[in-house]
Amino acid sequence: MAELDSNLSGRNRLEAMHDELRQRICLLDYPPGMRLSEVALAEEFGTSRTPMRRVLARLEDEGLVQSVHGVGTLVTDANLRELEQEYRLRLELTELTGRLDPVIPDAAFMENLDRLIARAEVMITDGTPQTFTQLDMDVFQALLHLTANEPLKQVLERLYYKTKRIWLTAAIRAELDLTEEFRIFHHELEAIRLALQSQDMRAVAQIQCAHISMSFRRLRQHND
Amino acid sequence: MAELDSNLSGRNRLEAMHDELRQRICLLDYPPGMRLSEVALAEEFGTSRTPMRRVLARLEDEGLVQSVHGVGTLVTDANLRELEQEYRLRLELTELTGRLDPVIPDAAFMENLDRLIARAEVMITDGTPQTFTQLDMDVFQALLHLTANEPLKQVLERLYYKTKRIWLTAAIRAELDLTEEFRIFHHELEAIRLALQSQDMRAVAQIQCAHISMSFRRLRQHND
DNA sequence: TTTTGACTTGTTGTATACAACAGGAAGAAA
DNA sequence: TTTCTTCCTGTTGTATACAACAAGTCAAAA
Repeated sequence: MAELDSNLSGRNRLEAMHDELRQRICLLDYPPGMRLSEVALAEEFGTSRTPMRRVLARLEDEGLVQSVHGVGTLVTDANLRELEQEYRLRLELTELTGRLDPVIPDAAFMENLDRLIARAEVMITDGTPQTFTQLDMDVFQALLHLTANEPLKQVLERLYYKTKRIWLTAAIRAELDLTEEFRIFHHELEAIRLALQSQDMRAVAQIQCAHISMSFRRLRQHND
Repeated sequence: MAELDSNLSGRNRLEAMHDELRQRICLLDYPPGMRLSEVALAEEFGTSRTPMRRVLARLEDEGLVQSVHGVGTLVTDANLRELEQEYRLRLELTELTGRLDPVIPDAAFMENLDRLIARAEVMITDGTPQTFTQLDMDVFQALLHLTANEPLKQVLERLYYKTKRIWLTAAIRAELDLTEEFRIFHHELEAIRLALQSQDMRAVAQIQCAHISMSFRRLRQHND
């Protein structure tokens, strides 16, 4: 459970609650259409409805849930058209990370990346949708450090979490070959490491773009 | 006063309160550093603190205010570095409006644009910072309809309101020649009309980009 | 005069009671 | 059986009392 947050105070506590709920939604712990209860969540996190509503309100602004009076707080579902718009925007913004305030990674970053790549390699044989999503989120958070443009990072983060879970549900429904997806993901990380070693941040961004684009294309092929 | 909203129900009421407060902040009715009171605002809008806090929370997520426990809700101020990052991102996103889901304007749009241009012409002689900002906001809202990419519109809107008021305060402090700014703005609108008539949406976006870039450059020149 | 401390006031953060609302269940009437 | 009405339950939205906190004020002590 998420009772560890009790030592956090004020804003950080709400932030932790927000991140936890967002993660549950993206891991499909709370699948699209599921009805959440403010009271139940408040009790679980050891607080009252008021702060929980503050968190849910933010998730609603981010488009992950939708509160309906008298009914409940529903995890949103997305149509393919909306997803496509978000994907295309994400593509362009990802390309921007290579041009707007790029950050040359330090040694600690590269070590962390190596650990992530190792996890990806293991995943090819022992991966599940959940562990894959968890790794994908960790990789995303790591690569986000490659730009110093704060507003860009915020927007990219919003878009990422908004699109990722929908991709996953659609990928499962369309019966995509997940092992193949894991292999491609691992290959992408290797390519990114190579580009990082030559400190070509533009190339790093373009590799990500290519994979985002191809990933969405594969998804759409299987959904038609 | 904003008591007209009483016929609106539910979400639309909160939306109206949000837009009203955002406008006051951008018109410098509430200048950076000003302390707002939840109770006073709630009374003015004829509601209680709870819905007002919902609105202020969203404004805080958008970076326009910041609530501090025991002190108050402060209208945020911005440093030039933060402003520059936001400006550069806005520039790229504006360029995107010409490529991502561009919308060919209809007759009603062009008539509206003509009215806006007429207002801009009047402004050259009788403009004030307030009326200029109001017109600038109206123009922005109108031009936002030229793309159909919803997430792009949302992000652009956030960035616009975050940067506009800071530009205005800095422009006033740096004693920019506002009459000259009005003239340039009018010229920009004429150029946009021309591009729209040939339905070259890419050009429309690039004209906006050029003026955003030059506007920020003029500002920085005077601040050094 | 300066400093320290308690106090007062005003603010945001939290908890909770109540209002408003939606939807299903149960029963009666057709 | 079908349909309509009524009630019940659970939910989100609102109002409000109280807790937590910050900062200024004022007086007393050094």
